[in-house]
Amino acid sequence: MVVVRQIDVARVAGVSQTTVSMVLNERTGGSARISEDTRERVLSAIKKTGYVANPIAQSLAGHRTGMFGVFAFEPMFTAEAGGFYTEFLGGIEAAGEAARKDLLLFTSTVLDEPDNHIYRRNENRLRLTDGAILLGNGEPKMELARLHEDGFPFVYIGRREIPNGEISYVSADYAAATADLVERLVAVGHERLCYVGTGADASASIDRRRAFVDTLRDAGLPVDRPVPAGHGDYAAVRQAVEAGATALLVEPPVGIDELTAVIERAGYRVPADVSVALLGDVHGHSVRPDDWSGYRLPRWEMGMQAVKLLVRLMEDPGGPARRVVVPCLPHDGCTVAPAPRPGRDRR
Amino acid sequence: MVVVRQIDVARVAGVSQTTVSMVLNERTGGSARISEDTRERVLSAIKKTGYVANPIAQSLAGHRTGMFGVFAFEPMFTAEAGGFYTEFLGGIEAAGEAARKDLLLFTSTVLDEPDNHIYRRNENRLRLTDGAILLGNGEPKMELARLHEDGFPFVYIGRREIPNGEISYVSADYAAATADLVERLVAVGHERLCYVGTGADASASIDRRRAFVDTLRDAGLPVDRPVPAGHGDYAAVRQAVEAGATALLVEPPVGIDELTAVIERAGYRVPADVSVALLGDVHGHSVRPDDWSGYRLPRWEMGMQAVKLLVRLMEDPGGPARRVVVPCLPHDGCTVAPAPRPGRDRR
DNA sequence: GCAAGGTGCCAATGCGGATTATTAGCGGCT
DNA sequence: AGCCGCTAATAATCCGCATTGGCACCTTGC
Repeated sequence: MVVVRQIDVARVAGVSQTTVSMVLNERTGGSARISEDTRERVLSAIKKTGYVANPIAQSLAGHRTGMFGVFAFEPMFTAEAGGFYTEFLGGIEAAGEAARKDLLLFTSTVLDEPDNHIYRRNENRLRLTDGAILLGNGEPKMELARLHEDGFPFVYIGRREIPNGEISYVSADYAAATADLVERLVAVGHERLCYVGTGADASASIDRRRAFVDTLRDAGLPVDRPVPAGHGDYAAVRQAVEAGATALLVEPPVGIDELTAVIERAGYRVPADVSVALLGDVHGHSVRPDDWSGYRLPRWEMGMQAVKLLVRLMEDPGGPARRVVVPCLPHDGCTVAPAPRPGRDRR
Repeated sequence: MVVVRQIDVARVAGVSQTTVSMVLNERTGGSARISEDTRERVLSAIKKTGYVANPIAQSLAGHRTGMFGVFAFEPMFTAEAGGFYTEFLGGIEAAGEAARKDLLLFTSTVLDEPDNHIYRRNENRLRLTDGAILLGNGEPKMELARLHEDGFPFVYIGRREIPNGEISYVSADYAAATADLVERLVAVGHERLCYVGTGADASASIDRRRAFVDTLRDAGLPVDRPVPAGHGDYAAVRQAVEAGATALLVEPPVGIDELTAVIERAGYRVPADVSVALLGDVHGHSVRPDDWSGYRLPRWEMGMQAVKLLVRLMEDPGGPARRVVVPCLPHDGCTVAPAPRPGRDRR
């Protein structure tokens, strides 16, 4: 691996290393004056020697690397993830390109230190970059808190909170999307809607449930309690349907396909008897991609916005946390239909 | 952004920066001796100050970055690419993780310098990494040649040749897969096979055509000339079918869906009258993913092997170019069937 | 009592480039 | 002649860390 340094160029051109650096950086202010004659000698020496800069040395001296980190707390390209992350990456890639930044993708699985993804063995792997986009589930809160304390600029894709501080994130507007979905179902005649969830207390779940309850209440309709489901157990869902629910709003990661199968096995048709809508994307499950109705995450847009946010964050270091909320995308598949006429036998 | 350096740790522990570095690196050989007492003082100072290493400085001093570059000569995460690259990345990610390397993903589109992807403005962007995996179409031969001259370790995913030298690559065994496919078609009764291609002189195309011709000849069957197709023009294909061809072997990037549509519009049924097989993957086209028969690229495996190759390359700098050939994956969809019985009206 | 051989630590140096402070040279002006 | 002002280029530093060579301070052994 042949390396040509500035000092080598300088020797060829008969000048000092400083002069070479100055020609390359075209500094105009200060006392950086290079005569046209010298500049040309240096440039020709660069061409002759085939000099290329060492980005590592530049970074050390210049305090910037020109890279964004992308850190997922789970592997991104596995078959299970099934392209879930690539849309985020598409937005990140596009915005990163506009910002002229390369993407440093960190591998996430940790072989020997299960709770240290970013910090391990006295290293902060992200420090190699000017700032980072974080995504994925299972993030250790401690690491986020430490990153924030260190003053490292980062943006999470997805809403995240930490104990002592505020972090920047891009989130999807689950509340608005859920409210909208409920309204659309009500508009086509549904009166008994049922919320099927995992009972998780993640902020996204809370938003969705609240929007569900509020919207139903505003419409003057009865609000049933959320029904738990998952892990192959859909008994409660079946009961709800038998009790008269005509529309199910299903929260990921509950699989809509399994749920549909259970309902149909119980003798109901989807969507003729029961409409099923999905509140967001699932990944890691085998879901027929476009068949279901509901709404999906604007993943590309979220990636895009995250980078834009990061750029703004870096322009104003020490500034406050910033948040961007992106609308979800309504999606019409074939699992939602108008409510069955009342009185008609649903079996 | 608060930074703690080794010198700060040293001051707290009452030792020199050298000692801190030595404690961290646990060098045993030479004159690197640290007493247990001192080591503990340093370690506690590290903990107290919250020191984390600066990877850039480590790289500059240590000559390694611990990163692999991944350079695609076209955007990887666009809707058009449609997940084509993610399988490669999956293999790369998995193997990179095993090698404890992070992935530096370079953005490829060049705004102002169309022919300089890797080298631009006196920089070699890849130099930030210890080695790189290259993939994608449209690579400028000059850059590959220069990279090779510079002695930078890299592996191409896909067979590539340069004028003055040999580069390392991982390629798919198109020849064997094509021969196998022809044999399978012959085994189910096909006697008039037709090769549909773009007429490109890429090495992969040459391999496929040769395997097609050789295998047919070995089977004692007539070898028709390859039929050109593409850009919406399938007249020649239609003629071939009307002249009696019962099986079409289609070379990407010709779209199998369009082709099938044209044949069916001409009154033939696929696969009852005409079998259609695809010789590899298409991307950037709207092809129903799993319906077609033929063979596909072992993309995950190729990514995996590329990283392994790169690791070996780096262990033996100055060694010869290395190549790995990976078998393709036969794929059974619904576009291939036994040959129609002769004499039967195919219309 | 003193050379030989360990031990434990540190000053100095280098990695390659950016930035600063400084010097050298030159002409004009008093 | 002496001073000023300006330009062109260089020497000296620094970025944070790893590594080399060497210096004190012990032990041993005779």
